[in-house]
Amino acid sequence: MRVSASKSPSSAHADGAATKGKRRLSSDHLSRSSERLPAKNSFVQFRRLQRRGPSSIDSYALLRVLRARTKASSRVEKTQLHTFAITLGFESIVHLQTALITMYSEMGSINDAHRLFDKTSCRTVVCWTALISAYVNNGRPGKALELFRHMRLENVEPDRITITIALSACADLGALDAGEWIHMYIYRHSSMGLGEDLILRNALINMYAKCGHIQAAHHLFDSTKQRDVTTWTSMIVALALHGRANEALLLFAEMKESMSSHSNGCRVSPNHVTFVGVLMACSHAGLVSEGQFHWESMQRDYNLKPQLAHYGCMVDLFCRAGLLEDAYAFIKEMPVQCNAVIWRTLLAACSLHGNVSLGALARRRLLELEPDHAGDDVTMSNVYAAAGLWDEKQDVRKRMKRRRDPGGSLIEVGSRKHEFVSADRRHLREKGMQEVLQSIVENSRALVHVPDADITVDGMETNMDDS
DNA sequence: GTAGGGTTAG
Repeated sequence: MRVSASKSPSSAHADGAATKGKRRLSSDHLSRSSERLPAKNSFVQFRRLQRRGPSSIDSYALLRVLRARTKASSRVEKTQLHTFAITLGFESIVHLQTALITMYSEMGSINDAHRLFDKTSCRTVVCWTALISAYVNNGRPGKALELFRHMRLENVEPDRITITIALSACADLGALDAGEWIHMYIYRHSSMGLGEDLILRNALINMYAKCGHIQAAHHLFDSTKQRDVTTWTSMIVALALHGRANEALLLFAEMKESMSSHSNGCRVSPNHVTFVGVLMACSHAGLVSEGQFHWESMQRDYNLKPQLAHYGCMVDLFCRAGLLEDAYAFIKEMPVQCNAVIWRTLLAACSLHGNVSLGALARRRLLELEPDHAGDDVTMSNVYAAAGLWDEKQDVRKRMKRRRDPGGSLIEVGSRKHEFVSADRRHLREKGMQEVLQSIVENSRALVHVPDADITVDGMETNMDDS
């Protein structure tokens, strides 16, 4: 979630005081003030110190600017801070190194973060944790877990923060085995303090929930006496994601109940993320009016301004219920720019319900936003197929062939990665996998009505592992 | 005397 900076009167005041005051700007002044000042001011002050010469800045002051700047500044300014740390001879200070790793991570420059780590003089658990966290936050949880193992091989013991991040990586990967191993690790190291550390506890609940072990998640959730908004939200989102919409909504009701009863002395209020879970539950269960109720309620009762994710949930709510015109009307009313994910939701629904005119409209918007997304051609061809427009479908398929952009997917089984590319039959266990796929499709057909008779498993072939 | 790394999201 991004929080935009706001101009507050206090910042103007603080800046004014610094300008008018005759006293010398010391690094001490900067250290104290930068904590409560918006990032921009601390950087302005930092520039003044810079002009006074390097001697007026110590590593504490630089670190504070660095931390303030990580939240809001340009790439150039951030990189300048690194250069400045080198110029001042602070390069080997481990606290600065760690903060710089985090800074590069937040810029999305994971390679720079790793390079810096490789150069660090002192590989403390904090330094390792910063790097592991960098990989998780940049969407590479597998690499994060690999580094977690590497760290232990170097005899650096993880602490509760490392463990929290490793659990988050397991959750992203759906790596239940690794997650359970970490749970045992916490159990064996009672000093880890699962009882007192709610963030760690939440990470554990979330790991079990995301890995599909809802029972274990629920058990931990039940035994958590002091729950915060993340505890509740993790559980609600997990239930919604696993198709247990009614349980998710019951839990949300229970959350609101516990808010009003003051029973445990700590009042928690749902936040943006909680409502993503609630709206997701409604759309998955086809509960349109209940979804609309919560949509209104989040704004009216909780003063939460809907974000793009919430708009996406609402469009999905109408789409899954087959209310395509309502979905389109909702999109047109949106005060924020609709993104490709939302148009894609509508396009997929058009394919399911054979609505060619809306489908073509969504496809046009997608071509403007993400012209290279090959999957949209597949969906569009399915829109035509669902409406029985076979010539149009063929045209789209031919266009796709010309682009020669085969789809691929990747799965990790044990420690081996298997990559599947369309029309590639080189995998050693090709035959067995085809049989399993075929039986899944047949079982699905027996259970539900499949509106698009064109869906087959050909093109699901495979190959190769890179391990 | 002070400093670095943490959970939830179509």
